[in-house]
Amino acid sequence: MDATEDTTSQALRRAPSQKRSQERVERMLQAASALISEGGSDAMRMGEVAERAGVSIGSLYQYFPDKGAIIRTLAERYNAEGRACIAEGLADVRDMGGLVEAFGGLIDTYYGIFLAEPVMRDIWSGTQADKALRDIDVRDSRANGALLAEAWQRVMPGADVGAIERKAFLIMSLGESAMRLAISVERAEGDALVADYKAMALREIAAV
Amino acid sequence: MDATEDTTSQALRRAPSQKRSQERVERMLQAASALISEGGSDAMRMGEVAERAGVSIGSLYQYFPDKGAIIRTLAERYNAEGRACIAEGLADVRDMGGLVEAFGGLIDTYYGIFLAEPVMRDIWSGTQADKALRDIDVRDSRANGALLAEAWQRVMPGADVGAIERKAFLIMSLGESAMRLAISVERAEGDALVADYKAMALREIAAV
DNA sequence: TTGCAAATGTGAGGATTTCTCATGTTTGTA
DNA sequence: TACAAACATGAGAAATCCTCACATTTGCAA
Repeated sequence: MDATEDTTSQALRRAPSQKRSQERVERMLQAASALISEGGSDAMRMGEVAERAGVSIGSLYQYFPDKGAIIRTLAERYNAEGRACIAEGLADVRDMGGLVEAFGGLIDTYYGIFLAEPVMRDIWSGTQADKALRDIDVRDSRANGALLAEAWQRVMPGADVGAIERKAFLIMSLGESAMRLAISVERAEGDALVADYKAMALREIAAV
Repeated sequence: MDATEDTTSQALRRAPSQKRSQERVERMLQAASALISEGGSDAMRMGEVAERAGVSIGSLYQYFPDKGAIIRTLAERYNAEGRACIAEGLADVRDMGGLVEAFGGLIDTYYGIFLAEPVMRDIWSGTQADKALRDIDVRDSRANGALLAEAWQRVMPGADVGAIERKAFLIMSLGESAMRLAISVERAEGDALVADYKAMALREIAAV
């Protein structure tokens, strides 16, 4: 079962096998990323992506079936990075105090990334528009939730597994929503909202 | 009946003054609503809206500056309805028990609407894509949050006003997110997620 | 009633953007 | 060196939003 390669094979129309084309695809993604950070994914034009990457529009469509596929590929990259970060942050958690500290720290880290990374911001924001992106988003929350649930169970071995998994999923998904909200209001209020969310999430974790 | 004209006048390029044109604008909105419930706002074509409403494409643009304006107008309508529902539900709250019961009931009501109303579903889903729609969404959460904060203060007079207002805002905004998440997974899981959100929100309310 | 200005209505076509495909070029390898 | 497979190209087809110059209808003052 090549379940892990599923997302990739769906996103790319053709896998670049030669070194030259691998580099070109990389340039396409970087160009797209730059354009998104400048004006958002809506303002990203396929022709401009091709031009910046130094390839023809035809080459772009050789690898990406449509515009959404580029954005989805970028989204999955960022998701993978974030997930690795979460996995690392929760790896050494041994007791409830450790979990609360580690998870609280992860929220701050994520918020920092949201504030700093215009591409991630934009992709998260556009995440609701496209059905496929929405699915990626939900799957990401689920995967991150599984990581949280694992640590959670470790520190509370007696708790109901199903309930913990579901709550972890909800907490992760609402975390993203809280960040989205935070970055769309004034900075000071956004900070306070994230702090409120953090308190709420940690209380929920401790309450099981 | 004139209170709605406020939001309308911002979205409309020209206010229909004659009875005939008022009815035509109404038909345009109904046609748009029907098309959105069939295939989502993305699949809604301006030409099709005009055709269904029995008007020309030119008439459509006579009143709505762009496609987004139609969606925004519909969004504000639904928001106004929802807000009225929340205001009514929280009006008679006298103590914490009453608040918990009333707010819990409102969550269920909202969830029912989300499940039943494809148009509302779609508009909330698309809510992140368009900057203007996103602003409407945030303002709506803020207004709903103000209603919750008012009732909240009524039952806990001693609490910090600023903190309560901010938390109410967060709870309302995360409520919408929880609903969005719930309707994009299997029904049984969605129900459980909404129940979890409800418990989380009510615990937060009681914890101040 | 009549005349006229303001309001309303129209749809062909301009502008933009995504995406295709027939054709040409490069690469790995036998 | 020959050849198939992989890769690259860009003009233009297709889809869609929106405009605008012109036609029609309405309300009302004379």
